[in-house]
Amino acid sequence: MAETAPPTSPGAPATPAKPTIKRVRMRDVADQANVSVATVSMVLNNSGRISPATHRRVKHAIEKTGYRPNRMAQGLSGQYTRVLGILLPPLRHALADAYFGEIISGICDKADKLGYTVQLEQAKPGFIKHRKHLELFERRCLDGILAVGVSDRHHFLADFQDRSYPLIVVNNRFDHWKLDHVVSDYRGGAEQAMNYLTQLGHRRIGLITAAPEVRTTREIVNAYRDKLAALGFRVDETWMADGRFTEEGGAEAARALMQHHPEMTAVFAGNDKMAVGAIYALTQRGVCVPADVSIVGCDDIQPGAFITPSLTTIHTPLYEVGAVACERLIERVMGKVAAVAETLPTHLVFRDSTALPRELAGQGQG
Amino acid sequence: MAETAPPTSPGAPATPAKPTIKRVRMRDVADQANVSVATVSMVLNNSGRISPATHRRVKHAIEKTGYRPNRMAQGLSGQYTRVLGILLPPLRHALADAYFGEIISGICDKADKLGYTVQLEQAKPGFIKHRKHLELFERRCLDGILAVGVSDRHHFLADFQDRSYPLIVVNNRFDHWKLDHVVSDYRGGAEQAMNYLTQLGHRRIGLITAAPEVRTTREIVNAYRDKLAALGFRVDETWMADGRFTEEGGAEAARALMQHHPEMTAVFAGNDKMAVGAIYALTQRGVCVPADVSIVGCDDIQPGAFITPSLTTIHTPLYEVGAVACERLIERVMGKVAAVAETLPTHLVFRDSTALPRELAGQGQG
DNA sequence: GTGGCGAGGTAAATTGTTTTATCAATCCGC
DNA sequence: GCGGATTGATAAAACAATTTACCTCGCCAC
Repeated sequence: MAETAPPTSPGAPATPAKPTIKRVRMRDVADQANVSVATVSMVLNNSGRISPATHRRVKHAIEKTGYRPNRMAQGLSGQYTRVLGILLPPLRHALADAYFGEIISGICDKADKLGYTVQLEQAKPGFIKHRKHLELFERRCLDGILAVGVSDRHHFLADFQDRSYPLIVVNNRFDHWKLDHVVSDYRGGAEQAMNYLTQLGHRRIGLITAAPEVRTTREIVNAYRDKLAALGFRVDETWMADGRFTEEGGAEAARALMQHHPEMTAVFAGNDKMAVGAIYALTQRGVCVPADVSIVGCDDIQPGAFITPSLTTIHTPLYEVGAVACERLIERVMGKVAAVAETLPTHLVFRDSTALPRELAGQGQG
Repeated sequence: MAETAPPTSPGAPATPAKPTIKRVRMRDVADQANVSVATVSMVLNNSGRISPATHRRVKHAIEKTGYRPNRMAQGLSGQYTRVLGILLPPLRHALADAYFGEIISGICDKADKLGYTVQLEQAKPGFIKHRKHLELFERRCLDGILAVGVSDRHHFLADFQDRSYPLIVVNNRFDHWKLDHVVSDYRGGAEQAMNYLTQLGHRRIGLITAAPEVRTTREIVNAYRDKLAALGFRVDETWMADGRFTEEGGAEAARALMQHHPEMTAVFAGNDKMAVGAIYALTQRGVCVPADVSIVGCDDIQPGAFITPSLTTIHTPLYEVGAVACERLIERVMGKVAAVAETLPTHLVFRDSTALPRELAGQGQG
C-alpha cells in the first residue's frame, strides 16, 4: 500500500502535476544548522544574542542551501514592506516626460541604495474617490509615498496632514496643507532669470506659464511680476500665456504673445518643454532666436542643450530632489518625526537662446 | 536601575505607546456577518458555493467595516503577488530617457487596467553576480519580469530560457536565447527610411549607430547595408559611426562622418537622440539641414517634433509594445504556455529634416 | 425508514517569517 | 557548594489570508 506517492484513495492516479517549485524555507536552514528558526531569524537580522560559533554555522547553512527570505512572509510578520510608492499624476505618457524621469531616477537610485524597492502608482480618476491613496497603506502594499506632480487640486493630500502615513511631496509645496516636502528653489531661479534678462536690457518680456494650481508655478509668476514692478512696469495679463507645460502649448503661447506684442524682446517660460515649443514656433514664423527674441526656460532637462539655439535655462536639481525626498521618506518610515521642508538651490545655465535685445544689439557689437 | 526603559515588573504603566493602528481583518468581517473567514474569502474571490443571501450579508459586512484584504497575507497564502517588475539597464538617469519612458508608460497603463502593480528594478553591476534576477522570484517579490533595454551582453537572460519564471523581453529579441519577446519592426522601418532617402536621390548616406550587441540595432545596420549594396554601393566602416545612443554621441558621430566624407548628403541615425545631436552638430558647423544634409531618426520620441528642422523619423510604437508585452506577461503568469514572439509595425513620419540631395535641389525647384 | 446525494458552510491546515516569553546552562562571588 | 545574574537558544504565538477536507442539513427515491 505504501507506494511512492501519498495517495488517500488507493485507485487515485498520481497528483495532477503540482508545478510549485519546492522553495528552501528558514526551517530547512535551521535543520541544516541544528538550530531553531528563531535563531536563524536572529542571525539574519543581527538581533538577539547569538554566539559567534552559532552565527557561523547558520551563515554556512544559508550559503549551502541558497536560502532567501520570503518577502511576503517578512511583510506579513514584520512591520515594514520595504516598498515605496511613487504617486504620479494621470497624464497621458507621464513617464515619457524627462521632468518626471529625472525625479524618478533620483528616487530609484537612492531607494536601491537603501534597500528599498519602488512601485509606480498613477492617480487615475476615481483613485481618490475610492480612497486608493489610503488603501495602499491599509492593505500594506507599501511603507510610504512620494507624491510627484501634485497640485492644489489634489484634495486627497489633506488626508496626510496628520502624518499618520508617511508621504513626502516632491518638488512642490502647499500653502493650505501642512505636508512634508522637498522642493527646488523656483523663486530664486526665476529671480536670477529675470535679473539676467533685465541686465541684458530687456524690458518687454513675455511669460509662458501653466497650471496656477501649482505653487512653484506661482512663485515663477511672482518673481516675474515683482521684478518688472520694481523696474516700474505694470504687467497685465496680455503679457502672460498658458503653455500647458507642453511643447505644443508653448508654441501656441509664443504665437499668441507675439500677436499681442510684436515689440516683445524676450520670453520667460515656466519649463523647458514650453520653451522648446516657443523657439520652434518663433523660428517657424521667421522670428530669430535670440537675435529678435531671447528665450529662457526652466528645469534644464536634457533635450534643451541640443536644440538650436541651445536653451538658456534655470537648472533645477530634479535628480537630487528625488533622491533627498526618498531619503527623508525612509527616515520618516523608520520613525523620525521631524517635519521635512527642504529647498534645494537652483542656478541659471547660460546658453545660446539669450542675447541683447534687438534695439541694443548694434551697441553690443560696436 | 529600572528607569524609563520598558519594564517587566508588575507595576508597569500602560504599554509604552504601540502606535500600530488596529486594522480590520477578515476575522472581523466574518464575525460581523456571522459566518466563517472561509466564507468571506470565498465571497471575495467568487469561488466556492455561496448562497446569494450569505453573499449579500458578507458584502454588507465588508462595506460596513471598511475591510481591505492584506496584500502581504494574500501573497504569502496565495500563489501570486500581482506585482510585475520592469528590469532596466543601469544607465545613469535611465528613466529620464523618453525611449524608456514611453515603454514604461505603456506597461504601467496596461498593468493598472489588469489589476497589477509595477515595480522598478535596475540591473546594477553585481545584480547578475548575486543572482538578483532569480532572487526576485525566489523571494516572491513579483510574478513576472519585463526586460527593457537589455542586450546580448546580459547573459543572465539565459536563465529564463527554460521558462520556469515568466519574463518577456520588451522591444528587442535574441538570436542565441529562446526568449519571449514583443518588438517593433526595426528592419521594416529602416527599409522604409532607406527607400525614402534613395528615392529622393541620396546615395552618399552615413549611418550613426550604437551598441551592436543589440539585435534591433543590427537590423538597422543590415537594412542600411543591404539597400546600398542593392544599388551597387560598397559601404565601408568609414560611413558608419558610433553615437552611443546619446545626443552628445550623435553630435560627435556626425562631426566624424563629415570629416571623412564632406560629400555626404544624408545621415540615418539609429535613434532620435543621436539624430538630434547630429542636427545640432551640423547646424553648429554651418551645415544646413536639410538643404546640405538630410537626417532621418528612429523611434519618434516627443522632442523630435519640436526642434528646427523638425525630425523625419521612423515611428516605433513604444507605448503599444510596452502594453502588449505587459498583457502577454500576465497571460504567461496565469499559466498560458504558448511562446510569445510579436512584431509590431513601424512607419516613417515625414517632417522637415529631409529633402532632395543638394546636387538635385535645383531640379527639384525648377 | 433509510441510503444517497448535493448544496452550503465551517474547522483546520498551510504559507514563512518575526518576536516574546521561557528555559537551560554557565559563571561569579561568597 | 549554592543562590542570583548572565548568556545562548528555543518553543510557541502572532501575522492574515487561502484552501481542503469534512460536516450537516434537506430532499428525494425506494
